[in-house]
Amino acid sequence: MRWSRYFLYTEKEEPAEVEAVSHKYLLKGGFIKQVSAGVYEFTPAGFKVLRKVEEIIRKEMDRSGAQELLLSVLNPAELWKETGRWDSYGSELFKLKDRKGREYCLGPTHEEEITDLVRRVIKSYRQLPVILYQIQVKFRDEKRPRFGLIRGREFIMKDAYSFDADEMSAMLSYESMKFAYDRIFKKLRLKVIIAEASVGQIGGSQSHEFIALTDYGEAKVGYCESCGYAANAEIINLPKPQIQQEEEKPLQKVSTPGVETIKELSDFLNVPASKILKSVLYMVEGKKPLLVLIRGDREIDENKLEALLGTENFRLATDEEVESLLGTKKGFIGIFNLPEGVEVLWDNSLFGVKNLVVALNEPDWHYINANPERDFTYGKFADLSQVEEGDACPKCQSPLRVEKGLELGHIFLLGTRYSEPMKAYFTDRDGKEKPIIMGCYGIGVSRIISALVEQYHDDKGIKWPVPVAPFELLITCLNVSDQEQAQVSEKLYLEATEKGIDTLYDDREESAGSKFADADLVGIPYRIVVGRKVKEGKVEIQNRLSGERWDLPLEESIDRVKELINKDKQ
RNA sequence: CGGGGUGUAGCUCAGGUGGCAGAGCGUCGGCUUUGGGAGCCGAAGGUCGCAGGUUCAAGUCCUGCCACCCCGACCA
Repeated sequence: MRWSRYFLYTEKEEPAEVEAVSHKYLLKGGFIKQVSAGVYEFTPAGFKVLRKVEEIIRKEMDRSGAQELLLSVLNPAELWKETGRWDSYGSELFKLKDRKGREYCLGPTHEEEITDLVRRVIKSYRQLPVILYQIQVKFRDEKRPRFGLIRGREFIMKDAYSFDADEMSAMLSYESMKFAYDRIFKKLRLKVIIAEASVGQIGGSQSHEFIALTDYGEAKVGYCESCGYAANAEIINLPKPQIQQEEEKPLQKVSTPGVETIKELSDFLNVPASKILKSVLYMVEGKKPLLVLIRGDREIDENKLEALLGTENFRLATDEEVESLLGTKKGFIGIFNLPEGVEVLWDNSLFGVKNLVVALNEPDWHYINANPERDFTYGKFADLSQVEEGDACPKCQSPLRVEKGLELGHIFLLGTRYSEPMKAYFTDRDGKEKPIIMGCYGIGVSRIISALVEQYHDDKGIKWPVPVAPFELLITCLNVSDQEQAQVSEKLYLEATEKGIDTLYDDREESAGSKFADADLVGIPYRIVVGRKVKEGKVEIQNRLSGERWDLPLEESIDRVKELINKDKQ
């Protein structure tokens, strides 16, 4: 492809209002164009990357025995009402009506559609197991789309569904998908952690997430470098610590005027935050107000709280509610003088802490050196703390690493969550009707492109790995008005194309500096620079990923590049 | 959904106290240049987010709306 005719236009200025590196370079490099919040178009170069990613996924899915199909995007409401998700999926569903008033949604995921298709076809255990998948656009009216392709309202997803006759067979399907996913991410050259995940409201017995470690991640993953354990931080259990061995000092009431935050209190009293009792009041829908107590240096994990309460309908109490319920201000909530009708939960982190600083529900005063048994009694304990770097691994007790990442894949063993309400039954060997056991397996295809840029870039631009690069080779002719350079470039371009190298030929009438800048930004892995040295019969080869450059006789250059590309593809 | 911010040329932005719509980059024409976003000359390019209001006069002041970005809670 000649760049002078190619529909790829880079930006010289940094895109405004853009935070994530991947978002910035994809826009600046001309790979995507924004249409509205969370909606993007792919230019030819962006689309080539998308295609290459899809092909890698497709190959591995096919290899695992899954069969590709294509479901509809416009989905009738009736199916979604069968599973109850027409309402429970909430305002994230894009809903619409046809001219006759019949209701539809734009598919955000396809459990309903696939289950409907399968129940109309599968009647016997002889037809099972089967795994079906598609690569297709999905629509979710996200509350907060952001970071370009990382979270869009319209995005490309690979979704697969397994159908089995029994639990054991379903487990095998699940494992085969997990294995395929592992291969897919390796082929994509992405560093990914396979983490145990919450099954959440979807239910089922098993779930894993495939998380790429990136600066702009939205998932928090804890992993252990010594035993290999990894899990989404929200499901990592933190047990009660040992009782602290420390001399109990006398309880004392001290004046702390206007000291409201843990940080201020810690500075004011010269006491570490870990010796302060933090109290947070929640209002839970349909239940008593809930006071959560946690060590001052830790944060509450509201996902854990949600799991414990069994509802997501809770929120922090407002200043007015704290005032009317406890008669105090935020910052002075404590365990003393608590009124009736307030539920109390102790986080495990507080167990056995001696000489605590505790507020007493009276503005501007705290107790210091409060001790369990002597000054107060414990209530019900639970694990509600966010996992932090250095917490003990639940498997081997080594210190955990905690990092942010991007959830690129998520697999679930669903069980009969959809087959049961939708009556997707088959007749088993014993002649009885049973619901099909299902699993579902998603990969955020367009999100993968962002993850790749997050993991492969420098301060000049993108460094695409060969298997997903928009082109494998860029031939840069530094001065197209120089006859010799132009002729050599043309010749090399033809040779490269003949030898099957996916080549972009920069034949634009631009200055050398501007061509180099574009080349670094667009990030094609190999570059042949045709410049002054053609007079000596030489061209320069550059490797974008490693930064290496070296001169070669021009007759050898294409074969050499071909070798390097083939090596990178393995 | 709560909190914060921004909307002016294709892009990045400037336009105190109301008074002729601006710059740099990009684009087009011409000349010169060609190993790290070149130089000179000339030109085109605007619903100042939208609607209403105040005023002799609104990019600027007031009201309402819309869009987009960022921080938090949820999802691939």
